[in-house]
Amino acid sequence: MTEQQLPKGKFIASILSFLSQQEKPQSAYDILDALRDEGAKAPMQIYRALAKLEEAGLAHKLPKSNGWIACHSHHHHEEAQLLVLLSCQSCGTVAEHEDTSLQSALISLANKSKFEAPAQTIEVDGTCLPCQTKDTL
Amino acid sequence: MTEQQLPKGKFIASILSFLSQQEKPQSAYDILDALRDEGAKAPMQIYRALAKLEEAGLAHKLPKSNGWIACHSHHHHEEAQLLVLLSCQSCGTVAEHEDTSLQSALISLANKSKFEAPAQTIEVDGTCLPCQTKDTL
DNA sequence: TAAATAAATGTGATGTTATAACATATTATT
DNA sequence: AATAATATGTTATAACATCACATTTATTTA
Repeated sequence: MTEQQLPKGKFIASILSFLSQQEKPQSAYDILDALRDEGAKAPMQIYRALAKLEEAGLAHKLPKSNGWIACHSHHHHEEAQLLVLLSCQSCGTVAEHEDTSLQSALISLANKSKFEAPAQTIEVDGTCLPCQTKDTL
Repeated sequence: MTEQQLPKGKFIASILSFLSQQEKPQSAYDILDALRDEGAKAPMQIYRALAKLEEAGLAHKLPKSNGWIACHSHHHHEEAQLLVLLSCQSCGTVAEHEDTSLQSALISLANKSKFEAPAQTIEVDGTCLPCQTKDTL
């Protein structure tokens, strides 16, 4: 089993902790504001740390909506080629899924066109179950 | 058979024509620059037209890389729930795919979590075949 | 250890993408 | 023609992201 390692860097731990406490994705500028106390002053500081966190698989960027979440999976997607983020457009919550059949369908599609695709995160926008029932009230 | 209808609007036809002639996705500001001659002056004019084109299925926005392409499919994705854009990070070209098994895998994943997902476009970044061979030179 | 090198961080400026807000014009409806 | 609805023009600004360069901290190696 691979030990999950926290990348080193000034704001790494604070950002991860902050993201973990949020229910919804946060933008880099949201994070910047949250870390003013700890000395964060410029977006670059945040983007640099987020890049490391994403590289380590500890945070994910939502491709469509430019928000960031902490990774909640215990597996930290070590093997996965495809991470699916189901993002609720109503309440903002994001569910992480690693789906074998979806992954293999994508791999097979890529193979057909000889397209080389590294590990990806895809965002699927829609409405989560709780919000569906809210709509009918 | 549904007749494909061009939405009305000042820059609609010009944008579609411009995008059709490009090999790579173009940003809204690229399009704006290209349409200065025809009187385009502000980004909003372009974004409004692009929204209509996307709605009509005649253009697609790449979710990750915020570029736009003209739809090249003859079917215009009338039935598809899922459009996959294989986007080459080396040369910029984008291939459109409607893949049944990928689509049903996604639908089944969504169903499991009772997540309501409307038709989507997902972008898969990687390297196209020609660029793979170029790399080995 | 001290000098040299590399890596990380700080910071201002700037580039890029997208929308708000309101004015004006055009088209459709009564 | 008066009204309402839709489309368009335009300014300003919001939101997101990176460049470029200075400074500091850590690491290597002489």
